[in-house]
Amino acid sequence: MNILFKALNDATRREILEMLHEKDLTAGEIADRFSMSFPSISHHLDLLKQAKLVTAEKEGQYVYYSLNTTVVDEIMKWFLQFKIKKK
Amino acid sequence: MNILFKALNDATRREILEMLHEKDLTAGEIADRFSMSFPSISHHLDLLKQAKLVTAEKEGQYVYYSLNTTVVDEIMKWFLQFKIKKK
DNA sequence: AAATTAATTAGACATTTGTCTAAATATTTA
DNA sequence: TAAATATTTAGACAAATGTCTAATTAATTT
Repeated sequence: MNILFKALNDATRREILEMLHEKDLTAGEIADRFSMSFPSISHHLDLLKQAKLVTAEKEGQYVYYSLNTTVVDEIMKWFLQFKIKKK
Repeated sequence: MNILFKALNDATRREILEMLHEKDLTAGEIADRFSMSFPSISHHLDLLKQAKLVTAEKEGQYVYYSLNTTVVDEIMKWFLQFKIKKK
């Protein structure tokens, strides 16, 4: 849970998730959409990968990133606990 | 959104939310359940308050903290976007 | 095989964060 | 009103975080 919330605690990383919801993208395509260095984006992608919010697949010299909604389910379950009525 | 994810990015603060889901508690009652100084807990409560995840109400010399589930709804809505199918 | 392109790794550095102790504020009790 | 109790504020400090440039690795093209 810790690494998940950590990964989500950054506007750039949340934007990346929203972009990947539209379609899969290479590291370069993602980086092009930000005014930030490639290595910085690479680092953000690494954190998202650690949290399993995204998966990476190498195709030739490119690396394609995809959203992993399984983890989104898990985190929503955590939030749902608070909607359960207590006496 | 920023301050919300920031507030959630700490195990102590998430535990406080879970405690407040059980019942409302004073700052002191919350602090007693952690092996951490009062001022540190007070600081965590402040962050949760800034994110509107909790509300505080003074009663005499005590301050009662309560969970605010309205914000939980909001954040769940953010996560739900990822469950909407894209072509 | 050398040059180009895509991406990551390494290391530096300023900023933010979580914790602490000490001090301050506010309320209640003796 | 002085002492006790509950909580917050202030300030210090180490650790974590986000960013950068330079260097490295891997794959493709000329």
